Amino acid sequence: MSTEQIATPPGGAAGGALGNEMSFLLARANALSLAAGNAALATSGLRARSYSILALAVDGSRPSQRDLADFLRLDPSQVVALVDDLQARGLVVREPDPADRRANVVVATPTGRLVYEQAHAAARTAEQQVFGRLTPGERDRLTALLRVVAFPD
Amino acid sequence: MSTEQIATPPGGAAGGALGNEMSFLLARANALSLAAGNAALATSGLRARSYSILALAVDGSRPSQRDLADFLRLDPSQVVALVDDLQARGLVVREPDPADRRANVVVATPTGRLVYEQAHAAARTAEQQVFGRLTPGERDRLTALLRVVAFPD
DNA sequence: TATTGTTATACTCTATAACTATA
DNA sequence: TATAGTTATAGAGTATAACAATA
Repeated sequence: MSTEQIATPPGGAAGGALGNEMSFLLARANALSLAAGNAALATSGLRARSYSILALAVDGSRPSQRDLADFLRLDPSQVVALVDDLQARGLVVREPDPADRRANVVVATPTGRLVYEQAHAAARTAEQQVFGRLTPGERDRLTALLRVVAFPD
Repeated sequence: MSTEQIATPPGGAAGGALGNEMSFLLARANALSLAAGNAALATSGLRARSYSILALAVDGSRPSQRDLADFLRLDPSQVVALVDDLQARGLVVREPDPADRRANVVVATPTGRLVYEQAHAAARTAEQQVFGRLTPGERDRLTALLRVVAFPD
C-alpha cells in the first residue's frame, strides 16, 4: 500500500494536496487561458475552437476535416459543425480533395485570412496577459514541456 | 501593422501556427490529462471535479464552499451540486462554520477518506501515463511554471 | 473491410441571473 | 451594502452510435 503523505501543509496559499498535482495545475492554467482567449477572440466573432480551425485553414497545410479532428483532438462530428459555421460566415470553404473523393480540404477565404490576422493579434495580447509573469526563457521552456505532453507520438 | 510571419513550416508534424501557441498546447495537454484522469477515477465513482472537492475536504483545511469555488475556479452554484452529490454518497458532510453562520465547511467522512486514498492512487497512475515522457526534473519545472500561470496572485 | 464526412442524441461543463439568510 | 449559499436556466463542450459515399 503506497499511501504516501503530502509534504505541503494543508490550507497553504497554493492549496494542500491538489496544489502539487500537475493535472490540477494544468486544468486551472488552461481555464484561465481559455477564458482570456475567448474574451479576446469575441471581437472577431470567434471562440477558441473556431479560431483553431481557422488558423489551420489559413496556414497553407490544406488539412482535411479528419486532420483537423486529430490535431485539435475534436470528434469529427464537432469539426463538421465548426466548419459549417465558419463557411456560413464566409471565412473558410470546403474543397474536394482530388486524391480522395471522400475528403474535404478546408481552406481560408481572403476574408478568413483578414479575420484571422486580427484574431491572432488579439490572441497574442491574451497570451501576454496569461503568461506575462513568465520570462521569455520560461515561456520557451514551458512551450517545449507542454509540446511533449500534448503530442506524445 | 504587426503582421508577423510564423517560423514553423506549415503542415509540419507539430502543426503550423498553432503548434507554437502556448494556449493551444495547454488546451491539448489538458484534454489528454483530463481524459486519462477521468478514466482512472471512474473506478472510484469520481470525476476530476468531484475528486478535487474531495481532495480538499480530506486535507484538513476545512474549506468553505466559497473557498472551494475560488480555488477550483468553479461557480459557487457548481460547488453546491458537487457537494450535494458527494454528501449523498456519504463521502463528505457540510458543517456549519461557528465563526460565520452563512458559511458551510466541507469535511470528508471516514468513508470519504478511504475513497480518496484509492482515487488518489489511481490519479497518480494516470499522471504517470500522461507525464511519463518527462524526467522528474522536467516534471518539477513544469509544475513550478504551471503554478505561476495557474495562481497569478 | 476500413475510412471520411455527416446526422442525431445525450451528457458534462460553464456562465448568468435572481433569491435567502446572514454579515 | 456586501457575502455565502442556493435554485434555475441556457449555452458551450464532449462522447457515442449509426449511416452513406468512397477507398
